[in-house]
Amino acid sequence: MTDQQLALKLYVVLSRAYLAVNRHSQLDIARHGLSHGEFAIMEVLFHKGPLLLGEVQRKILVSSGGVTYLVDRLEADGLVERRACETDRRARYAALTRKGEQFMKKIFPDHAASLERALAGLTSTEKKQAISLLRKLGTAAVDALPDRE
Amino acid sequence: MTDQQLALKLYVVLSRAYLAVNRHSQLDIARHGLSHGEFAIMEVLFHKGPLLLGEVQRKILVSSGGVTYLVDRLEADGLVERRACETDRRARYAALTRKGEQFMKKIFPDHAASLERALAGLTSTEKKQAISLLRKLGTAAVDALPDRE
DNA sequence: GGGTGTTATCTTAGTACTAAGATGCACTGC
DNA sequence: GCAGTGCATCTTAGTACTAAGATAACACCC
Repeated sequence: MTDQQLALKLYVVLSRAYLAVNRHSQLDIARHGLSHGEFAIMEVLFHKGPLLLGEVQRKILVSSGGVTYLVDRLEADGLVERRACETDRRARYAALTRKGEQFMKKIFPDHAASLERALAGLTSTEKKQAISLLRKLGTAAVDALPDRE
Repeated sequence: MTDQQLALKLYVVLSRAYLAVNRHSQLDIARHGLSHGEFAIMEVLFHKGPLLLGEVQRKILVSSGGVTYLVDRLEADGLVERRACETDRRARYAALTRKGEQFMKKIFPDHAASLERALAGLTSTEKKQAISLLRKLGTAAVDALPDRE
């Protein structure tokens, strides 16, 4: 089998695995009234603390307009707030509000459990192998991407 | 590290890898005027031959309304046609037209090369490992999914 | 310190879907 | 052969984005 055939096959199984797992995640998140993109922002802020909007964009791989849209919605829900950046007046931080923080503390354990079930097809050892392979793959693919806007 | 922590990490790297690779694919497909979903249908018909719409739905993990929408668009472009099913008058086949067949023959090699580049972060050996892990993961995740509509 | 290019975010218009339900057809047991 | 149940596809209305460009602020060279 040529490397190209392997690449095609890999893309197919990668897509299927992601779409299926993502759907589990989506169904779980929808119970709390958030879209997948909204939750991705909540999650990254929950784990990394306040982040510049551009940093958020790079983390969740969404368009710049998408970040604005998603943060607007989360701000309207009172879960996230924008804060000024001291050193660069163009830039803004996104940060969880108290409400957002407590919301995540409440729902995140359930969400993690739901993901664990979705990924239960692999043993812990296999998960470790998959993580290391996918990390390598993802990093290379992100680097090869043309810049956004 | 607990299995749950591994699951969360795996989900993150899976998402990033898929989103990045998928974006390569999307940029390539857009050059030919198709959306990602449209191309997914073309591809599955190109490789498997005529398929019932329901089979297409299961292959590409899209909603039933989505299949109708996508096949409508491809039919309008003259790339795909619907055919009656002899044994079940509710069911319809989707099949590539001559034009669709030739279109795929023309663009598929380029697309495959573009994917090979997007996935070049992994060696052939690593690709094989990743395929087998992701296949196992995907199958389990699809099976655990609630039925669509 | 003014011009030139770059970066960060936001706005606007459009697209690719999804969800829910409608419709029409097929099978089953009676 | 008819009622009831379940599929296979399509329709309608709505949503979550993306693409392209606008705006404002910064940075660097002269």
